[in-house]
This record gives sequence, structure tokens and C-alpha cells, in this order.
Amino acid sequence: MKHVEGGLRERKKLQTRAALADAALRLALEKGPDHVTVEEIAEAADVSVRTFFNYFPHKEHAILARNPEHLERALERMRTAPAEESPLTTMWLIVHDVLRELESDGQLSRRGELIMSSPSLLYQLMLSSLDDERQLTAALAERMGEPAGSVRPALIVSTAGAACRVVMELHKTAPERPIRDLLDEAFQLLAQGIDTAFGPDHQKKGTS
Amino acid sequence: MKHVEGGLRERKKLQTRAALADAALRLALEKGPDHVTVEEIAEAADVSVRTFFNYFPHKEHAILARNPEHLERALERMRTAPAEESPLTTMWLIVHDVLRELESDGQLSRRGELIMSSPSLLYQLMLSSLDDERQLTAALAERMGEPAGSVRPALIVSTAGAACRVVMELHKTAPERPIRDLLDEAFQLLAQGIDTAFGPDHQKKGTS
DNA sequence: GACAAACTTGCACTCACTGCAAACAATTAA
DNA sequence: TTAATTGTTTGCAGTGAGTGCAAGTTTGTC
Repeated sequence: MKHVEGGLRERKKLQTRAALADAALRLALEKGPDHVTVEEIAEAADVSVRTFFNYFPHKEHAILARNPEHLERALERMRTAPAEESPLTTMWLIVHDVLRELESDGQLSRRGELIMSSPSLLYQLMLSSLDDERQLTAALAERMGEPAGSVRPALIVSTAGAACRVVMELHKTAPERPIRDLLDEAFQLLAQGIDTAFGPDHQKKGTS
Repeated sequence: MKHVEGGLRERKKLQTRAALADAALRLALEKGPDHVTVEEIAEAADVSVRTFFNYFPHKEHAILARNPEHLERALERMRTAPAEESPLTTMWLIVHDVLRELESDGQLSRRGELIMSSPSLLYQLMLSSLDDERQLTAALAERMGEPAGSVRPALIVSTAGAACRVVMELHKTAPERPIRDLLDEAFQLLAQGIDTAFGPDHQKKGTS
């Protein structure tokens, strides 16, 4: 039956996957993500085009090469967080975790710019993060003991995501301010209220 | 030179556009958005495929047929809001505006479901709302007298967007609770703080 | 009616992506 | 070692999106 992880097959698959992802990222950086063809990527990784599609469903997937481990770790953290840790705090820790890893890769800013510059990459990122958000929301709702359809857990997860996106974009246009600063300010605002003067009732039925 | 808006040409263009958008929506509802081909849409609207692409850059654009008027009105409202109206309140009013219009169209839920069910539609929607958000953010920053790179205006706009998405999804899975209820709860949370117990400093440097 | 500008169309092309079946390589059992 | 099994790669054929170009056709102007 199943082997001890270390089969030749397993290793080869990982290798091929890595080769494809690397080639995809490199070429995307060189020529711009919209001017790379799958054919080039496959060629650079020395496999057929058809094989490319055995590994990645879309070109963009290969460029992003999203690490499923990140989501796994995030979910784990969400589930095992100490009871006295507030929900947004957990989200904050998760984000910082990912950030740390990306930075150690040295790929953060290059990939970040790439993403922000290409609609189709943004597409992939947002779609896959939608899915992540759903799972995180489920985990958080459970942890908070809230029913499945309640607003707060979903809102916490999705606004945290929004905050990350805002921060990425701000950092891109004004790199002098460190990402962590921006991130902390954003989360602080989320936590304490983004607009304490909010009061739609005062102008009930705003007419056209 | 330029005419009084009412030229035959103008009218015909509007007609063709509407015919394409209608056909696209109808067919997408009938057969599922991913099983409609541009060819079918063009045929139903009685134009060539090539002409379809003169009107819409993507299939999804035709199905969404986003009304640029919405953004225009939103921007207008943002710029002309009374000084004493708080930022999030303005966003709230804008959202309710759009909601009202979509509902009167009778297309809200049908289109909404369609969107949530198809990745490629979601893609288009999110991309175009990204752009909307940028413009709204700029307008809001100006109104608030904040510098271009500041966090709060961007966060207000993008979390409001996130709230709308959360609400749409919740409403889809649990339609018994009216949209406006959900929306109000979400905005209230955004306004007053989503997690007042947030305190990352207490667990500084959470190690793995 | 003649002329220019705008719009439509067909055609040829590139590229993403899929299903299928044959070739091939790794694993396991004999 | 060999033979059977299973998983992976590949070529091929095909669908469909989307683009550029060079006619044609319509509409608006003089």
C-alpha cells in the first residue's frame, strides 16, 4: 500500500511542481504576467503543455503557487487559539505569520507588485482567498460559539482580508511606511470602530 | 459636428447594447453562466460575434452589464454629502441606494445568485468593484481632508464593500433574514468596532 | 448625390484549456 | 528478474475566448 512519503514518484512530482511554479514566477516577472504563455512556462520547466495543466488549473495558479500550508496553519491556529485571545487578535497573528514567511522568502514585494499589476492574478488571489475566508469563518464561528449564519465572525474574517488588501496597495504607492505599521493601524481601527459617528437613523429614508 | 444625442446611430447602439446584455443575462440564467457561449449571445441579439466584442470586452461584462451610472451617482453623493454626515453613513446611504434600484428591477436575487455561483462572474464583479473602491476612496479622502496615503478612508470604503459581500453570501444561505437587517447589523459593527477586546500587544511575538 | 466618419462583419490567428487514448515509468507481487 | 498494476506524461484533436485587419455597409454632412 502507501509508502513512506519518500517514493521516487512523490519526489518527482514535487520537483516538477516546483519547477513549473519557479518558471512561471520568473517569466512573469521578466515579461509581465500577461505576456507569458503556458507554452513558455512548460518549456522552461521541461515538460509538455499538457502536463502543465495536470499540475495547475490556470496559468495564474502557477504564478501564485499558493501554498496550501498557509491556510492549513491558519485554520489550525484558529482552532487552537487560547480562549482569552480575542477573534481579531487571532486574525492578526495569522496575518503576521504569513507575512513573516513571505518576507523570509524575499518574494513578498516582487510577488505583491506583480499581483497588484495584473487583473488576472488579482482574480485568482481574490477567488482563492474567498474560499479561505469561508473556511476561516467557519472555524471562527465555531470557536466563538456562534451559529453558522451570524454576521460577526464572517465580518471579522472578511474585513481582516480587506485590511490586508488595503495595506498592500497603500504600501505599494508609498513604500516609506513599513507594512507592519500600516497593518497595525488598520487592525486597530477595525477593532475599535472605523467610524464612531455612524448614525444612519438621523437621516432616515434619505431621498434621492 | 456632434449631434443632439438623439441621432439614429446613438439609438441603435443603445439598442444593440441592451439586446446583447438582455440576451446574455437570459441565457446565463437559463443554462448557467459557464455554459453560454458568446456565439449564442450574439446570435440571440442578431449580431455577429465580432460585434459582440465591439460592445463588451468579456462575456462576463455582458452578463453583468454593470451600470456605470451607479458609480457616478455614488461619487456624486460622496462629494456632495453634508459635512455633518459621517463617512460610513455616506457609504451606507450609497449602498442602500443601489440596493433600492436593483430591487425595483426585480433582478437583485436572480443576478445575485448567478454571481455567487460562477467564479468568472465573481471575477468581473470584484475587479470592477476594486476600481470603484479606488475612486470612492479618493473621493472620500478628499472629503475628509486626509492625505492620499492615509489608512482610514481606504479602510472605510473597502470594509463597506466586504460587508456587502458578507451580507450577500449570508442572505443566500439564509434568506429568511431580510438583507437590510443584515446590512444594518454589519455596518453597525463596522462603525462601533468589530472586536473591542483586540490586543495583540498582550501576546507579543507569538512564537510558533 | 458625393464624401467622410462610424459601425459591422468575416477571416485568419493566438492562446487557454479539456478529454481521450497511447506510451511510459515506478511500484508491487510472484 | 520478470510480469502485472498503477500513476504520470504526452500528443492530438477539438472548443471557445479574444484580437487585428481589411473589406463592406450605414449614417450624418454638405
